[in-house]
Amino acid sequence: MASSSDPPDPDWSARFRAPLPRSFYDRPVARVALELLGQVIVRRTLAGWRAGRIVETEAYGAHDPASHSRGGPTARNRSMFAGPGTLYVYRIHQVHCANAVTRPGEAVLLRAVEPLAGPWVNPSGPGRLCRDLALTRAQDGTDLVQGEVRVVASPWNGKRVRGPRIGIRRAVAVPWRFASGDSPWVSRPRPPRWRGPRGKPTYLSLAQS
DNA sequence: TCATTGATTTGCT
DNA sequence: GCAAATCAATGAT
Repeated sequence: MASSSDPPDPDWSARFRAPLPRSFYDRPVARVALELLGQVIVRRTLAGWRAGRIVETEAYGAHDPASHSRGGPTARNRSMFAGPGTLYVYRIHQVHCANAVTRPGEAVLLRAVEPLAGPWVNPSGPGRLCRDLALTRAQDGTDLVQGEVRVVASPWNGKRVRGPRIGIRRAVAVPWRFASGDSPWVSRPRPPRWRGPRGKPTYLSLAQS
């Protein structure tokens, strides 16, 4: 039943009420990162709805040297241990970045979406995505299944590519960046075909999953 | 309390 | 391609 505060768009309202189940997130983080490609993130605000298709993600593991969770729970990363389907938002430099938490200490960074509905400026890049979705630390710890930001299923037959993650200093060889093979909204040049490790193995045994 | 760091973005060369 | 902006979280002192 609709209340007077519900935004008028019946389509996004209906989708918003049928989010991906929590079990979707309770799987190995790289698989969730891969399968989030093509799904739709829906944001409800007092002003209305925004929806966009996820076209670029990165996976961060529990014992991943590049992950914020590498040293265990802290004031900043506690959402990474709050259970599958939690939204983890942190601030770096002058921007915010949003993640979908999977298993304890693991999360998927949302790097880019393709606008579908509502007002957008340019959500190509993790900081720009959070700006356009109005995500800050106020949304950190909210629930992607029942909260104000949700991910809903959407049919998508795009091609998927993978490559090394961007902007990190540790575990640079791990090929856990996933992107649409043809979306113009991918934030950086598409990963070339993965050529395998160049230097000494670091996190690779886990990264092969 | 102090110094360092960084899952970015932007602008300039 | 490279460096600056700019600040909160973190770790060392």
